[in-house]
Amino acid sequence: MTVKEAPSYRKLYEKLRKLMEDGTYERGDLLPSENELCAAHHLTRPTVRKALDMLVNDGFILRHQGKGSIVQGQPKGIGILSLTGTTSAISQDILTTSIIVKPMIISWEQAFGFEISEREKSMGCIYLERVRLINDRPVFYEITMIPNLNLPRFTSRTFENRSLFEILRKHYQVEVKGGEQKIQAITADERIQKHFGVKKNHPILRVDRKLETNRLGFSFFSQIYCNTRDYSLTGRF
Amino acid sequence: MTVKEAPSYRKLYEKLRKLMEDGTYERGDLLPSENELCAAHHLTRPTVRKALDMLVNDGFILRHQGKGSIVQGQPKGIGILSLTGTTSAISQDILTTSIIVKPMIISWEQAFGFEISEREKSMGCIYLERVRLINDRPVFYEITMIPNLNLPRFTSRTFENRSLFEILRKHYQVEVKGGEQKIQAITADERIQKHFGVKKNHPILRVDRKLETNRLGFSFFSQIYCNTRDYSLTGRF
DNA sequence: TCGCCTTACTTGTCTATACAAGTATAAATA
DNA sequence: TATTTATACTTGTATAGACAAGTAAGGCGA
Repeated sequence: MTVKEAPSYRKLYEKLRKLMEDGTYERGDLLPSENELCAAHHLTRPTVRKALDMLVNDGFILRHQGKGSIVQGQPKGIGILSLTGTTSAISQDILTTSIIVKPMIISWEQAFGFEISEREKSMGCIYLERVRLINDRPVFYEITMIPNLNLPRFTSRTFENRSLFEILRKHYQVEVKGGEQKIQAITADERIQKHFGVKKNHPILRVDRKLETNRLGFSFFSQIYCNTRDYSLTGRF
Repeated sequence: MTVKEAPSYRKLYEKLRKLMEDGTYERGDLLPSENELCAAHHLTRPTVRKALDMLVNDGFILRHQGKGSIVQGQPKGIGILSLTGTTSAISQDILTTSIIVKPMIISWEQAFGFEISEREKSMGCIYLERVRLINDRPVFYEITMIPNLNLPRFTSRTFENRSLFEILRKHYQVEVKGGEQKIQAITADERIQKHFGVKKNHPILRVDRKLETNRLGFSFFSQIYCNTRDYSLTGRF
C-alpha cells in the first residue's frame, strides 16, 4: 500500500515547526519573510502562507503586517488540549504508558455522553484503559473507545509507550482532524483514588473527548482523568 | 474615526455563520458548493475557501473532498474554551453578569502565572472581578487584569451584562486573536465557597488565560473559577 | 437484478499575479 | 538636531485559472 506524499504546504509546515521545536528559531525571532520562503523552497506565496496559517493556528507564530512572522515559545506544559495527542506534548523520555485493560471488543450504547450511530452500536467497540505516568507518577488515566470498523489486528497490537494516534496514522491511514471535548472538575472516586494514590475529595479534571478523523463518519472517544496537582493542562486557542 | 470595512472573506464567514446559528442550515445539511458561493457572492474560490476554512476552524462545518461542506451542530454548552468569549457562548437571556469588584487601577508584578513586561508593570493594570450567573445561579467567577495602556475612560464604563470583548472591540478596536490557557481542578477555597454557595472540598475548575490581541504586544489576563457540577465546559479543537 | 464504468460534481492543491496597507529605515528638509 | 518624507521592505486581500482526487449517481452490459 503506497502512502501518498504529503502536500508541499504541509511539508513546509513540518520543516518550520521542527526548526522552532529544536530551537533553531527562538521565541521573539522572525521567520524568513514569505518571499524568502518562496524562493528557498520553490513555492508561491499562497502555498507558503498556507503553511504559516497552520503555524499560527497551532500557536507557534504570530504574524504582523509590515513586520513579519514572530516565533512564539512552543506550547509548554501538557498540551493535551491541542491536537498533537498526549505523548507528543511533553518530551517522551519522561512520559511512560502502561496498559490497565488490554484492547478488547465490547458492546456499547454510547460513549462518554456522545451519541453513536446504529452501525457503530451493532459493530461494538474496541475498549482499552491506560495510565500515563510522568517521572513514574500517574498523571493521566485514559479510557478509549474505538468503533470496531475496518481495523484489522488492532486488538493484538502493542500500545506500551506508543501513541495511539501514531498507530492509527501509520497502520490505518487514520488522522485525527479535530473534535469536541467536555471538561469538568470532579472528586476522585474509589477507582481513581487507587490509581492516582490520592485521598478522598482530591480534585480531578475529567475530559470527555470525541475525536473526528479524516475517514468520513469515523470518530473515536476517550475519557481522560487528570491529576492536576503537579501539572496543569495547557493549550493555545 | 472611520471603521475600516471588513474583508470580504470575513463578511461571507459572518453570513454563513449566522445562517447556521439561526437554524437556516441544520446539522447534517450541506452548504452550497464553493462554486455556488462564488457565483452568489461575486467572489473567487480562494476567497470563498478562506471563509470556509474559518468555519472549519471554529467547528461549524466539516469538509470532505468530493462531497461538500457538512454543517455541524453549533458548539453547545458553555464554549468558554473557544475564542468567542463567555457571553456569546450560551444564549444571552439566561446569562447575567454582576460586578463584584468595579474596575480599578492597581499595581502588579505578574498575572496568574503569566509574565508581564517592565512597561506593563510600571503602568499598572485595570483590575475587575465579575460573577456570571446562569438562571440566577453562579457558575463563573472571573478575575480580569488588563494593562493600563491607552484605554481612556475604561474604568468608568459599565460592564453589567455586557461583554468585555465587545467593549474592547467597539470602543478601542482591540480584538482578541488567540491566547494561552492553563486548566486545573482545585477544591473551593473559602471565598469561592461563599460565591458559589458550595461546601468545602467541592471540585472547581480553574482556568488561567492570557488573551492576545491584534495590538502588537497588548495582552490581557483572566482567571476563571467554574462550578462544573451542572454545566461542563465544552469546546472544539 | 446485479455489478461495473462513465460522468458530473465536489473539495484539495498549486501557480502566477496584482494591489493594499502596515512597519522600519534612511534620506531630505526645516 | 529634530522632524518630515520617501523608500523598501513586510504581511493582507483578492483575482483567475489549472489540474488532481474523492464522491455519488445514472447508464450500460452481463
